[in-house]
Amino acid sequence: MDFYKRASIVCQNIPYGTVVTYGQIALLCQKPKNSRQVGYALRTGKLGPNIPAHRILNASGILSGATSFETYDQQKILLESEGVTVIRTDKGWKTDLKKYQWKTTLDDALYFESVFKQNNI
DNA sequence: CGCAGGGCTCTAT
DNA sequence: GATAGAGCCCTGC
Repeated sequence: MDFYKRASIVCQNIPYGTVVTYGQIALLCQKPKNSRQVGYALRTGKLGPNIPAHRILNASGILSGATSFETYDQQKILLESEGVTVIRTDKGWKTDLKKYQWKTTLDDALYFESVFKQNNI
């Protein structure tokens, strides 16, 4: 199986106006322990182009990857353009996970699982 | 082959 | 919350 391809598919299915955590991505790829690898993959572009990386945050709702965007506030701007409120904290940009986190269900997990199986990844 | 480090998380205190 | 410690997994040197 190819973790990067899986992560890529999952990322491209993140609904408009929602955010997810690295851990969720890893979970949907059937690799709960790979949260850190997700961040790595995003930073190095291993997931390919057209990845809405701005919708991916750490477990605290903080835009930990903001520094990897063109400008420090690029990620914030993209999120706000989708209707996600981003606030400034001493830790960095932050969103309200309670409101905007993509709530994945078992059905979602099963759906991705079948897609992975179909594409043999 | 070892080692450090990276957009992380979870549990415990 | 804040802090600390321990996993986990890849890549690059």
